[in-house]
Amino acid sequence: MSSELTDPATGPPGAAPTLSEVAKRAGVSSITVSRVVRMPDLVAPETRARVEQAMRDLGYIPNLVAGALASARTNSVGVLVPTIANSIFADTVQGLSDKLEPLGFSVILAQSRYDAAREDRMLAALLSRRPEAIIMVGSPATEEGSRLLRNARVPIVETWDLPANPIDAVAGFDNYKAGVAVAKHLVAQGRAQLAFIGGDDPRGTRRWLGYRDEALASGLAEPRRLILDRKDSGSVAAHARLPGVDAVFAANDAHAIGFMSGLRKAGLLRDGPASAQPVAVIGLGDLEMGRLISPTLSTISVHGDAIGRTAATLTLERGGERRIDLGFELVLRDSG
Amino acid sequence: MSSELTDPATGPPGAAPTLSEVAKRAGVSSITVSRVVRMPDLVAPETRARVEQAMRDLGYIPNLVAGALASARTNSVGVLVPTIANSIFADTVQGLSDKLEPLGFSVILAQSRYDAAREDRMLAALLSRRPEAIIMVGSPATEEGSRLLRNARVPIVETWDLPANPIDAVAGFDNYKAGVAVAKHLVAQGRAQLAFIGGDDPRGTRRWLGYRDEALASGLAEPRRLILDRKDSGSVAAHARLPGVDAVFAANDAHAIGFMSGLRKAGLLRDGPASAQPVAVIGLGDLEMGRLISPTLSTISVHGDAIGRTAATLTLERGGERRIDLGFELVLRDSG
DNA sequence: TTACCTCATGTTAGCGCTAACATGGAACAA
DNA sequence: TTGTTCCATGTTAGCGCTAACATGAGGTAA
Repeated sequence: MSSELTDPATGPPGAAPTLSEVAKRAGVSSITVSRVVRMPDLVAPETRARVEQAMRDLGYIPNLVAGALASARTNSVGVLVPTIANSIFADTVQGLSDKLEPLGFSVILAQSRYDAAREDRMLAALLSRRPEAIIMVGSPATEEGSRLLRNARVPIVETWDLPANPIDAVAGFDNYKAGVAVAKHLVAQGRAQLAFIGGDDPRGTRRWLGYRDEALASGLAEPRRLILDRKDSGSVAAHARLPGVDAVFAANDAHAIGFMSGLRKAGLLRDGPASAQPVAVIGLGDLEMGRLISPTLSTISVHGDAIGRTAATLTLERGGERRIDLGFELVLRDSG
Repeated sequence: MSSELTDPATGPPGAAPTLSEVAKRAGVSSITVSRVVRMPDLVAPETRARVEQAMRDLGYIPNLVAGALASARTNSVGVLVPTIANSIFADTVQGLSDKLEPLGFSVILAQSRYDAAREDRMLAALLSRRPEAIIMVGSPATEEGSRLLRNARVPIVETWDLPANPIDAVAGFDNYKAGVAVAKHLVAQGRAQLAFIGGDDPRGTRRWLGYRDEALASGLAEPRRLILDRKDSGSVAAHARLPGVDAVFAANDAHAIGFMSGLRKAGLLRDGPASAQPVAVIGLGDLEMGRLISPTLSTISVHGDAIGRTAATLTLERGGERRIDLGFELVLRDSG
């Protein structure tokens, strides 16, 4: 019965079987096979069984490339992140794909590596696959990128930020306010010499601006800002490079933990509570690691997973609120 | 000149422009436009300029779905990982996409979430998009999954392991040997009561087996094995649950660091060297975090990034060695 | 000159599938 | 009976592009 030339058990002899080969074998027309795959309820049980048997015999796998062209629906979404080897965005990708995969959508993943030209290339590459939506971290870095997306005729969701004039939809939080919240907390704690360490990407810069503005508004001197290279861990930002500083806001938890390891070497880290720390350290991201180290890391908690899920929802539902602030939370532990 | 109905600056009026619309505007045939996009050298400079102008005017973006159907080349690879929110696999995805994206390949990402049924569904979903290769972490969990891949007529690369009979190609390391290496080291250090913490996925289990076999071969009692749920961090594996144990191999660094935080609370962690630790802890993965905490984490270093890049190479080159052992390295620091 | 090549461009057919519109029979109401 | 409706299935055309094979103009060699 299934011991023909194309018996899957013996391996495939020629090209992949097509819909019409299945149809021929089942003695029906192609469209009936197509219906068995996509709307089985429309096909009589006996016919359906015959078709399903034929599909099994031939090892038929529908060709979604052809299906997409014919139906103008690719059932895919393009996802653009700066980098995936960074648990903070990986959570978002996981969240959105957990939401989209069960609905039959595939995720086409691209990385910009914080490079504007590569971002534009990746956006064009994604769009040429005609995804039904684009979800990206941040906003396009160039005018060209914005133009591409604005003309793309599909939902565009920007994440991890809250731009004033989004292209279409947003799921994120206010990075500026996060900086303000950290500065407020440090000031209330009596810290006076603030510093900021992190990258100079748009979101990191917004955190810095909120942090600086709030420090200045509180009558403190302008905080120092140490811009770290993407490849550096926070550990290169030794306290030695920030003389006199008694509080540090790191743009992400990895930098914060790296900086703490520097403090430890310098004898400036206590196992006691925040009030006992010569130098307060606040991170951003709330990695699990921050809860495991000693002293535990105080941080701005952001739900990367929720950002991903919300972004997925925004691609699926065209109505309703298109600008969703998922907020953040200042989680105080022992580091500051 | 570009102020027509379809001027991109004013937003798109109708459907996305097609090749033949560009052709009409440039006064050439579609195939010439196709050549300008794919083999510009074959087109005379003046014609090319005219076509490029028409493409710009219309905001043309090639439709790779149609192109893929016509040419039977999708320029995409399917990537299946258990989960992406795990820096260890994220490195691999980053590595392979860094290699593939510049060549015009897109990455279609799917997650199995360590679920065999979901894995099979994801494999079928990936294959229905006709990728030119599949790269996956581990091997298919079911016979059905193997069958799908074996019939897929494209390169299949299994990673993070070294199966004896791979479907096609492998880029990974020997998880059993990693377990052996850790046990050997702990025995040499004079440890006698060994334990293992981690998941019971295939690769974790292979690490366990090597670890156990080596411990037994050295005359030690069978190590204890604590199977952790995927959602738990290593911190739930308190030392209290492993009475008398003086050495622990954690299946990954996150578990190791979590376990260390438990040890700290129990007063069983020293800031001194390995020899001073009441309980030795060895991780696997070599997260940067392990270098930053105190005591620094001893670990089996695995190059997830290199695995990804090698896997990418294996999908591109059909000849040559198809089973590449990237090895691992026991990196000794202060935890054990 | 004729034959032959090269180059730039075009024509034709079809990739594998689905939308939209038939078709023909059974079931049922009036 | 004669519609009318529903159901299962089929026919036709075409999605946007590319492979493969023309075509014709110009050059070049003998």
